[in-house]
Amino acid sequence: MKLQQLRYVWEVSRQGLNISAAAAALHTSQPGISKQIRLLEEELGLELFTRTGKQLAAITPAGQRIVDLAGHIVADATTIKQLALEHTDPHSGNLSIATTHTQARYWLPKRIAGFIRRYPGVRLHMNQGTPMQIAEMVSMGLVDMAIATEAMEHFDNLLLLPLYRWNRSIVVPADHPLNEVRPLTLEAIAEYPIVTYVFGFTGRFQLDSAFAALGLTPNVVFTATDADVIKTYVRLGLGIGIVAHMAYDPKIDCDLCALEANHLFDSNVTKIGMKRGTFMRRYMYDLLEILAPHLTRATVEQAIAMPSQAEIDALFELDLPVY
Amino acid sequence: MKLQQLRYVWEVSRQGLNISAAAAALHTSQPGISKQIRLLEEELGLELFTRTGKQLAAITPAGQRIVDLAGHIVADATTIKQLALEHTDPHSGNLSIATTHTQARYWLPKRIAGFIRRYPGVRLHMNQGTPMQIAEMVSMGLVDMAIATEAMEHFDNLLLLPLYRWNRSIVVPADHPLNEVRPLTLEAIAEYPIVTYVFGFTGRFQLDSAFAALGLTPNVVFTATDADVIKTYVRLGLGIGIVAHMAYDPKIDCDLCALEANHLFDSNVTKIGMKRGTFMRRYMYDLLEILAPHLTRATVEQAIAMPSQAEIDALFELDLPVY
DNA sequence: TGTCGTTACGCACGACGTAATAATC
DNA sequence: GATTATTACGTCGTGCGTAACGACA
Repeated sequence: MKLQQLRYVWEVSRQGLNISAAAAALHTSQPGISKQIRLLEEELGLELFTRTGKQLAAITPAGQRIVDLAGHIVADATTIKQLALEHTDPHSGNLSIATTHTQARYWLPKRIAGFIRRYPGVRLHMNQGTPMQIAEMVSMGLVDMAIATEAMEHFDNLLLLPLYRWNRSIVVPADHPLNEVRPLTLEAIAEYPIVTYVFGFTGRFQLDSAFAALGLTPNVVFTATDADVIKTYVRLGLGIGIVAHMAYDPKIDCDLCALEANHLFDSNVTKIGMKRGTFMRRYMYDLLEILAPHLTRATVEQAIAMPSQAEIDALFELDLPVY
Repeated sequence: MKLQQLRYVWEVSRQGLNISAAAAALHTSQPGISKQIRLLEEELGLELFTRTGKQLAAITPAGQRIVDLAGHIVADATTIKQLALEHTDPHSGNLSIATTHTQARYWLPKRIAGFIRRYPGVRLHMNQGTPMQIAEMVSMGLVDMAIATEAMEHFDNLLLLPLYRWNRSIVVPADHPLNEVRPLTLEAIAEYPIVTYVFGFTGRFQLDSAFAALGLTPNVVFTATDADVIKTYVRLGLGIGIVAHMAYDPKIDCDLCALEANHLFDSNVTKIGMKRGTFMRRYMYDLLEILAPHLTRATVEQAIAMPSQAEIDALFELDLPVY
């Protein structure tokens, strides 16, 4: 039994039983993987995969358990490599972050800039996607970290650290009648056509809930996955926009007015998710602290030791910045 | 990084930083291990061991973490092998059991005989030692199972399953005056010189506690690690014996009388201990059920899922046979 | 016909054992 | 002097890539 054989088996399983794809992912040849898997099967005396003709069809029950163990071994082996890298050169390495448009466009830039300044030797890779996509990516270990407000809580192998709490703003053209309504109410808002996020993005769920609680049915005429598109259509006069507060920039969006709506909608908490059990480089701890001052190395390690997500949320509850 | 290199590092660490010993244990050559460890250190870019001249002196901090991870990997790899063996031939394999004299001599024989009859293909290896020794052995993975009444609860990586509850008997020559005392009291016992187990063996602690609770100081004139020696000295008239009840055999010990002492001393529970997280072969489950009918595969798997020892004890509390 | 897995073959690397050397107790 | 780690060296095994072949949709 060789470490590579286990890597091969693991990767083939990960690639949906496709040896060619596994070979490409591992930068080696198809026949090599094919051969090594057969050798492993021969050594163990059982078939890991059932084959229909020459195609891999399924994983055998015993094979599944072995593949899972191989996954553990591969994970531990990469942890060893990471640990060694950390020791030899704490200031260089790789870091991949998956995040949503809202984060990448409004909240992250200046913080990422700070990180790059501090760690010029770390090769940073940012990856944009839907909340569900990025949650899957970090859960499967394709990226190191994921930053989002939604979807990540559905993956129980993730460690979720709350970053900040945020509210919504109503965005309207400067001459819009809603500018005069004080105080702003949901009833007043429901009078107008609405442009906002699609479901599953940037707290859309809380938005619908708030209207539903009052028995109102908002007239949502256009939905988008990001605030830039929403603001564009607000400018066209299609309707009023409801966006995350931080998506309104007083300088760039000077032709629009942002009306605070903290009292109308529940606030949301954006979190950063990492796969539990993976080794954390020093620059990762430092990035966390750059992103949110309450995420010091000490508190993060405290959170890692906690078994339940509720405990972690409680730990940071009072320290969360609000935007 | 090779699986063997990790095995080497792990074994060298286990052998107290002695490469020669590790080479012997792994049936390979000294230079091979030496070279491979250097190669691994080179690949990782750090020293796993600090060397004074040519001697291995200590494990570096980073090295310790890597050695621990190597241990995990080696354990997972052996689990894979076990799993494959189980699949190809559930009826053959190895099984090593460490136990104390009391168990090996009185309680185990007929049960072990039953196991051998059921699984003639399993190479069984029995290992006798003090409770502390066998607890260490199973904790370090040198044996698969340990059976004892003492010491195992101090190792928190062990899964302990209660086997049975037992009481003590007072063993005296047939013509001894204690035979006439009804009911038997600790005060009456304390009148005579006592021969019993040394501390740390076969419930000696409970024995001392019972006397101490009444403010009595028993006159222990001889202590041994097993009942055979104790009975021998009782026959010589050195004193009265206090032994585990099952150590009295009416046929063989017909020249002695056993007086029940259930009401005088707390009972003890003998347990079987296995290292948590290791793969269990089918014949291991079957052995458990042969040893104690309440340890069915279902209840054992239930116990494995339990995080705390107290829960496990409670699970079997009512089903324990008493000897 | 295109995609995918297996077989065949050859090269080159590297793991391991033996023997010799050096260092430590 | 006994034990122990490292260096040197030769050999065998084997991992892997290229090329050709066979199956499946």
